[in-house]
Amino acid sequence: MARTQGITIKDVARRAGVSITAVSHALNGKGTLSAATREHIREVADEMGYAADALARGMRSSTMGAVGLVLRSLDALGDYKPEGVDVFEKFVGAAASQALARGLSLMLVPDLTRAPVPPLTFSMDGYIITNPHRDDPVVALLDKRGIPYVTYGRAPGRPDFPYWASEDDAASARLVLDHLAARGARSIALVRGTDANAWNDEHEEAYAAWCAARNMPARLYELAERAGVGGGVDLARRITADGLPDAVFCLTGRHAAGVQEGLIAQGIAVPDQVMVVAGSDSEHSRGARPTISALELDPVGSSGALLDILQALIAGTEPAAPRITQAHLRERESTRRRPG
Amino acid sequence: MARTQGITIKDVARRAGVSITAVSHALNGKGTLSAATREHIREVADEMGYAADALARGMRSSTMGAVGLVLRSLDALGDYKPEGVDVFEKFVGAAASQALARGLSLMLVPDLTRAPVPPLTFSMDGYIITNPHRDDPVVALLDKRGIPYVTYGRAPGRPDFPYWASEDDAASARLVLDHLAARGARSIALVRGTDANAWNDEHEEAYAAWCAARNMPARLYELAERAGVGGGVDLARRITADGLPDAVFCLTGRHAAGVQEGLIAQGIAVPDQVMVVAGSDSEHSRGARPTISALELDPVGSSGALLDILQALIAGTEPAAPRITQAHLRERESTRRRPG
DNA sequence: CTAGGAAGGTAAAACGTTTTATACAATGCC
DNA sequence: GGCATTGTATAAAACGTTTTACCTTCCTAG
Repeated sequence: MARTQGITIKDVARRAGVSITAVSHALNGKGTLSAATREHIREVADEMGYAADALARGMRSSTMGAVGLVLRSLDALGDYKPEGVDVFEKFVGAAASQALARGLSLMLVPDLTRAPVPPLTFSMDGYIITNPHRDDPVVALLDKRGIPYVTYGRAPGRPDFPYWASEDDAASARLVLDHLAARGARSIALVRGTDANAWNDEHEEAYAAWCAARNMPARLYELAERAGVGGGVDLARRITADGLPDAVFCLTGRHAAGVQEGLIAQGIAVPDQVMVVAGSDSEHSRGARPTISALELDPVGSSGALLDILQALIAGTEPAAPRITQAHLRERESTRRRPG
Repeated sequence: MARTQGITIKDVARRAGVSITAVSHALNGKGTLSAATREHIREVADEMGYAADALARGMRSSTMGAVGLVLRSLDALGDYKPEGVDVFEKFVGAAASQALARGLSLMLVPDLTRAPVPPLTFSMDGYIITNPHRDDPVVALLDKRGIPYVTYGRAPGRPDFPYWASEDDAASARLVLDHLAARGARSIALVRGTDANAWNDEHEEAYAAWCAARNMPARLYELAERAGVGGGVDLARRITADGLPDAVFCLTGRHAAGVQEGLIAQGIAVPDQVMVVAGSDSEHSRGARPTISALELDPVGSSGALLDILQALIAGTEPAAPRITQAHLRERESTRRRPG
């Protein structure tokens, strides 16, 4: 298809009776044109409905006005299936609207390092990478190409890299733990995922510190992200075998739903005997019975912050980074203990 | 930022000791080069990790390898907030993975006609528009620009436009109605949205025909999409005031959740007195108690079909279109009648 | 009256490709 | 031996911008 039946800068120049340089300068506020000429050109351009071609503009080593989004955690899940991982679904929506508000396009790019790379991949102005792994090849690739990027969640193993934004994971963990402690929990188990990302690591660290400060034994379990609800059900058996804790804090919603289901199947009452909390809200925590208390992240705030940083990076100015947002605890039935 | 510290065709040409034309021809299988030269150039290019710049390639009136996705129904909701509208969340994910499988990038473009249009907007090879309205300005704009597009759901008021794919809405409606009739429903109310899109219109039409064929009175209600759960709760009062039907079929999940909530608040038993079905599955239908039976669409199949059609259109060949996929009914508690 | 700016404008190069037209051998034919 | 044909390769134009460097005028200060 002829991409180019559109109005070009040449058409505008001819119609306005000036050079194409004049048109470019008038429209971009550069050069030294008289106010009158400038105004005249603007009028003609408007009238003709002229809009500079992004490709041609991009070629001239300017920017594209588009950023890519890589959902790293989903890549880890194998198939690119966002279903049920609703943090990311929400994040995509939030990022798209935040990008639009800044006049940017958002391109979804599943895995930069996998075989058939979509053509525009390396022409993006920059990238947002959610939850990068330790030694993430996508990050390495962008570094090598010199393409600016920001990460949602700290890049593990790179304490020097400041261009990230995230909810305050340590604060989130304390929020949950304090909530449980206030409801009488003396022994709290943590179920983390196996991905080596900041999300898992920072929650674990904060949990360990919190337990240590209270002289409470730390009970840590690891469960692969892809094990899903079923993995949680199985894990519940191991947890009870180790001795019933007062509460279980699962970092992912599917694990929480599974663990709770497993506990209940063993005849254990939630929340009366054991309380359950999910570290990220999802349909699993909302749909379970009893409904599961969960941390609600701030995708709008976080994606907005990421785009701010990325825009500064692209513009070559030094951004204020990192930026921290706050998660909120949504209390549901799984931690609503009967009085007495 | 210099977009272009990458390897250019010139570098490859110099290294291989040939002209840039030769490189271009070798890599694109054009021209009349000897097999040996061709092979040699390919090797050098591979070794250097050369990949043609999509922008420069796009300029030469070739294609971009990228398509845009406009979620029309979300635009209609006012804010661009996909939360809770999980058909679209799933559709975005499915479309992204299907696009990748075809070597295409997917760009999210909120509303083409609203003020600050992202730069790349008009450089896309084509567009997918979900649920276009009657006289949709986005469609008009693409027509005017001569940009190919396909629609998820028929474009209302344009029976001649074949480039769409969708679940078979009429069949879906019959699936639900037959299901309800088999469980003893003699009177079924339909709650549709107010958007003038094919989704609403075709379900209504199939409903009317189905009722007429069975000599059953049609009871039609309209409720604005944006009224959400609350609107459903209110509507429940009107429905009962008109005389209790045996079942209510709501085209959106939020309406279904609201209507059910409103019925139960009036002391009406679901499913024993009234059954409830949602036309599209969402967290609202899954999370409600009782859980609500719902149609589960086929985002993977539909987005794949749409991309097939769009690719043909872009390539200039005549696609097989329209293409119809099938929804499935997921039975839940809201239609599980106690025996007897 | 002239040197030196400033003010207002433009021609042309550059960006990295693809494509069209052309050049140069070597071969085959009469 | 001249002439068309074939096989291989390249130069240059084109795509639509932005940017750099330059060119006129016109004014002002000395």
